Amino acid sequence: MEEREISQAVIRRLPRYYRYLGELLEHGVERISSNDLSRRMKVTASQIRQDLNNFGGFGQQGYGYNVKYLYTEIGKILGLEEDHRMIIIGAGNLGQALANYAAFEKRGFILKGIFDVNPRLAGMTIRGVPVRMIEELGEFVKDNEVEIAALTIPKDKAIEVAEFLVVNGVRAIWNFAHTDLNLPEHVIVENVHLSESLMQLSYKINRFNKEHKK
Amino acid sequence: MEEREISQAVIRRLPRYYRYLGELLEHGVERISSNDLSRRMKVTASQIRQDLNNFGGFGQQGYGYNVKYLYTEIGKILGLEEDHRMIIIGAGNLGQALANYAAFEKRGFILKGIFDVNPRLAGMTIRGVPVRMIEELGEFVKDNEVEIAALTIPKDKAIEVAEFLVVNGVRAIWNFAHTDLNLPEHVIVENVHLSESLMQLSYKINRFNKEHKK
DNA sequence: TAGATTGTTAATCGATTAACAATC
DNA sequence: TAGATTGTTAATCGATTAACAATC
Repeated sequence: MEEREISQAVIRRLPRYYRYLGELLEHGVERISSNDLSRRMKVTASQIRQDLNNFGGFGQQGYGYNVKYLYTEIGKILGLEEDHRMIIIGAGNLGQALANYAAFEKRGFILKGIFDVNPRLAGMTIRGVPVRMIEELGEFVKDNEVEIAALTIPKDKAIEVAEFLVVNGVRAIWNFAHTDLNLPEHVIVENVHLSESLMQLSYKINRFNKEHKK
Repeated sequence: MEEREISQAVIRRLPRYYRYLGELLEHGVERISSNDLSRRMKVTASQIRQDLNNFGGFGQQGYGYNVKYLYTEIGKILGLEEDHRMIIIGAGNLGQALANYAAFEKRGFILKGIFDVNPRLAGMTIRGVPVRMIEELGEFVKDNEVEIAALTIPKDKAIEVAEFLVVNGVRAIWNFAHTDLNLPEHVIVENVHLSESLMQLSYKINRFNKEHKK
């Protein structure tokens, strides 16, 4: 059977479907049509049906989609049924923010450790997880079969740490450092470049100003 | 003259060009060809030239692009030449992380205030900026002509606060809350949905696992 | 001048939208 | 059954890549 490659655009939309379906579920909505959902989400109904049919026929003609079922299925597609062992490197504000975000845990992202170079943070605990010194990193990653590492450290450090992590078996990097990580093909990298996000915002302000010849 | 609308895809790439050019500049590189840049950035040279030509002819045949000039021009396009008055709402870890990110300031994003509901944070200062109580928000925003507000508060609060900000003249919202903000057309919203980013990562791990029939 | 590289047009590719037969 | 709505094919639109004449 032919493997159809899922486009990046579709992947980006999946978590948003998941979020809307979760909210519908919370509000006790049992079923929803692509048309109804399209109005709420401000995308076309056609796109919703196309997106979902990349993964299977989750709906029923004349009925629509069962919210609970679709929510669960998208959860499976997103890999939220399995647990993911995760660490955070960099116990600064951003690292702490991630560590404190309890909702990750209920989606299966298990925080196994937090690491930092600053010896003054040694012994500190965030949500019950101790901050460890970076020297322990290699061994810890291997012993705990860490799958995901979030990097909230400066860019120069990030590159070498990422390579070190990969050597020690980490499969995926959630990269908050302001740099690209050029890692081997099989390593999954998800970038969160906050400064670039802010520049996109600023671009839009700037363009708006020009269009309204301020 | 016809106004060509710039696609979202191009806007997303601009800050990355800016980052690479900044690094080249730091390394004393004077000029670069689209071909050379394409190899470094792992995009096609054709795309680089197309993207840039949306905004003007910044290069020279037979020479390439002057790094410093192009860097400056992209900075202008991104609106980094003007100052942007900004506030942060929510002085938790994430809000503090943003406040502490000093590099924003050098790009023209001036942090005017930080707000929170928690009275225990009153009087606290982050990088010289005092944390204010949310009650002062409306007046402060008007008095200081705040342009951008970063929202690092829970989703239920975020929706109402965003509307309140817009009423008081805020032009753009940098939204970290896990919800969409349905604001008037003219308001610029830039979403940073960390949980969705993590789910995209998890999707890719999941797909990899399936493809390698683990 | 000859060589290099842009700016730009044309070709290709992929994603979105529209339409509708299938079917619950 | 009649009405509703999906799954899916076809049409359209837009973005990316290729090609090359213009020109530094």
